[in-house]
Amino acid sequence: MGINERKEKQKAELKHLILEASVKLFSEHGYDGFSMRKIADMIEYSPTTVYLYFKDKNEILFELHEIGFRKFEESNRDLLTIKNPLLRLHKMGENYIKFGLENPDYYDLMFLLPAPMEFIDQVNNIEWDGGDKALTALKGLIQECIDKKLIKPGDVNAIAMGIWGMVHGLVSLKIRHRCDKLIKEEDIIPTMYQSLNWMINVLEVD
Amino acid sequence: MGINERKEKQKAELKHLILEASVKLFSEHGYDGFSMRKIADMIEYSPTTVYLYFKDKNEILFELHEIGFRKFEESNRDLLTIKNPLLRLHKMGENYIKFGLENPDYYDLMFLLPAPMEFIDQVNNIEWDGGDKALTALKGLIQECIDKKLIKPGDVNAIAMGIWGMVHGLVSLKIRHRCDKLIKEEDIIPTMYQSLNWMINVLEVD
DNA sequence: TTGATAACTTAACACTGTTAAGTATATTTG
DNA sequence: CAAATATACTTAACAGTGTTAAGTTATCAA
Repeated sequence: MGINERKEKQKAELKHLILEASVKLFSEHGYDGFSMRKIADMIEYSPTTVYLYFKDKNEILFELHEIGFRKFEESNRDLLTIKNPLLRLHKMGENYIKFGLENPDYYDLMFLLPAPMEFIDQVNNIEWDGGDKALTALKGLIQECIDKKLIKPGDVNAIAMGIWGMVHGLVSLKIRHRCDKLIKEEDIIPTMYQSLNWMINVLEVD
Repeated sequence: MGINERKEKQKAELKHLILEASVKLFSEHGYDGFSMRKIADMIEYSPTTVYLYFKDKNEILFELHEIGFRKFEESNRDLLTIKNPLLRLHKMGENYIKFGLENPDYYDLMFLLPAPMEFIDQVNNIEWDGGDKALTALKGLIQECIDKKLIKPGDVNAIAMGIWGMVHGLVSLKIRHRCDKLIKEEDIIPTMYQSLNWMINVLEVD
């Protein structure tokens, strides 16, 4: 059915258009400047049309959060060149912090804002793919470090959550301006990397 | 001036009433269920009256965030009984996590939501007292641990941010539902404490 | 040509934070 | 004591938000 196919294509095109506008709007104005009506304005359709392609605002934010995870994975491609798993773990931490600092709005969506998780919660049989992949990679790497006796042994899950928790904590304290009044502006980012550095050092076997 | 005094008192009373209603509203319905109009409804005044006592919504949220910090300090009183600084550090971490899990809405305000920091930003000559006290206490404790050769030496600021980052990261990943799809529900909280445990162990001198 | 379907819009609901302008009461001043 | 002023509060409105029920228009099949 050539006609139906073309129709499907057209529907997909508008959906794509909405998403493109959403990315632009979100990238330029962040979560606060993001609204259904503004998306509609950008693509020159009425606000209600957007609801024919997406269930609600959370679904769009969920899609954007997935784009964020794709960006994040790309930013981690340089890890493949590092043979030593401990060095790779260190670099992974640095990449995580760097990604958060360079893409605070996407980071917000991926790890801080309720919206994407609310969407996952409302739709059945849907997993948190982005987070799952990232944590699985981290756990694998930690296991490798333990196997090669580069770090002190321990429960992989606890270690993984501890390391993730730390870098996430640092990035979100920075993003949410909880360091501004406590650390000299120019020292904030260096201190974050120093903290990571310290952590990698203490968990190393002597 | 007896009359002026009575007036001052009355003004202060209504301000107190607004704050009381705010605490109740926020405690029962969290940030999302919190609005200026609802506060006004509760105290049976018009919404605009609230603005005669507080600059804006952020100011009220700032006050609530300070109440949160007072609760937090109270929850840390049991630390005084612990002589060994390393054990005290461990307990401090546990208290932090426990506080976050038991008071997710106040935690939100204290460390996750932009509102209180936006208020601080707009008002000049105001510091982030709650955060400052907490971090100072943490740094002092770490210094004590280093002095007594209980943990490996290193930059106190980096270590403090690292530890704070970790517990904050864990709590906020939990609060913002980033663990739900990655860890079995009943394992989430135990894993958090295990992570802390692991961290304290690795930083100990052998 | 009629009837159905799909795509889209209008108008509205129920909210939000915030402000300009108005009112009524109490206090101070001439 | 009467007029002016200051205080405390309210009404009404602005400009926005997400979302939905109902209506319109155009396209396609019978």
